[in-house]
Amino acid sequence: MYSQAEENYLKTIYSLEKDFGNEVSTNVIANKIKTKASSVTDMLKKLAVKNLVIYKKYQGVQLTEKGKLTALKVIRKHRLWECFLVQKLNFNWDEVHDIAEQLEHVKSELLINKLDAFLRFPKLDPHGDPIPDDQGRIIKNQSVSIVEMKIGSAGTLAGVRDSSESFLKYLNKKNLAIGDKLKVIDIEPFDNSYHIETKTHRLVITNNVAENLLLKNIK
Amino acid sequence: MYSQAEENYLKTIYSLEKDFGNEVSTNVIANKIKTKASSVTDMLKKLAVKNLVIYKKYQGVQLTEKGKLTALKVIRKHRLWECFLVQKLNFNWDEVHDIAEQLEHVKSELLINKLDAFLRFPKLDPHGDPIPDDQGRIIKNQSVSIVEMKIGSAGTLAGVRDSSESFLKYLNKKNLAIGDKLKVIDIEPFDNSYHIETKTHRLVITNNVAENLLLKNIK
DNA sequence: CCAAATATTTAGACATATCTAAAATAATAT
DNA sequence: ATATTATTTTAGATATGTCTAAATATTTGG
Repeated sequence: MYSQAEENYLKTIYSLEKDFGNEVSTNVIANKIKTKASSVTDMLKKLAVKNLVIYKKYQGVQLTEKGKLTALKVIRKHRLWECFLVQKLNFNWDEVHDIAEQLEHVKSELLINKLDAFLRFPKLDPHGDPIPDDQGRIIKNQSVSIVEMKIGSAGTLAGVRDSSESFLKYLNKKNLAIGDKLKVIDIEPFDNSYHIETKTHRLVITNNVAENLLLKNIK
Repeated sequence: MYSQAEENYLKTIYSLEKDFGNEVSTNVIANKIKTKASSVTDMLKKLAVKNLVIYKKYQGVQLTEKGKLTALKVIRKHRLWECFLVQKLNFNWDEVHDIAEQLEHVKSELLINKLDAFLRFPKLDPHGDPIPDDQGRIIKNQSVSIVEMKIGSAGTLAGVRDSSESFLKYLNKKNLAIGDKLKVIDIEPFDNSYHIETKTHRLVITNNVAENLLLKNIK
């Protein structure tokens, strides 16, 4: 149906729309997928012809319903394969991204639905992100970044905003994993660093790290 | 490392070398992968530059050791994924080929070795073909076509030569599956058709079908 | 052995997806 | 409000892998 390049653009635009609101700009896309703005312009024109995006010169793009559904199907595949890699093949959650980037482009609705069943219809991937169902319906993640929390409040680590390998490796090193209970002990006003506590240890994280840790069941 | 197109050519040349002996011709390759001879010529030149084949104008090609190893690695991936699809996702053996054609190009040695372990290191794929190990070593299949058998001899269905979806569907319809014990009851000299018997039924198969059924443990 | 048939290669074209460099547009800052 | 800067688009080039049509080489049959 669609090429890998097209699928990657749709996926990228989808996630950027969530971060930046609608109307995603050429340069932001180029940055995200490490390509040149001119390449992005070319692709946006093609996607517009196929009715996957609405593109107006110099004004960025927006996914159409068709484009959004296509993006969600790719995201569904990516996240289900990540579950498979971690749960069945014993990969660490920081090793699976690149492989899932390839597997997500394998074409077969039947395959992905059978995989879904084999994994017992998981709701979240290993990074805590929700898995769209076969109609593209997705449960909104009502988790909250640590930077939105007050001193003294606590919650359960439910996901990360940055799922780069380097960030996940950092979390491993600091002994932080999905499901851990975290409490905000103090916020240092000088540099906005956070003192947090888990069941087993205390640690200081930079504001940058705090932004990228998503918690739910806040109390 | 290599593109999907390159991997497909190597895989095709490997299997044609087994059928036709060495020196595979341009047209035979073109036929097999449903492309034009001119496209094949182009690709053979590229593969030769990369030291994957020995190519001499008008004289066909031969895989180098490097080419053979690369082909075997692709075949290993294809067959392991087929096992996964049939054993874990409950696909029928006649449905898995096209999906495995895609999965075989996913790049990650670690992935395929972990998949191998997850499947408990299978030796044969669902069509009875041997799975190369991670060094490209492959167990020769000592099975024999029905047309090489005498009246009265019996054996166990161990594989097929033609693993096209249509042939496998035919076998399903006739209630024939890998592992079934078969006995040759009679051979009709007029059209070389075979009367064969299984534990549960008798049937007549054309010579063409007989050629494509491979048996082992012949008695 | 040589003409006809067959097989293979070359030349030139096209589609996809990318790039660089230059041109056009939009944003901004004085 | 306009000059400067930043962003985006266009034009033209490149690489991969395919194709058609024409040219060349090989094989086959009389």
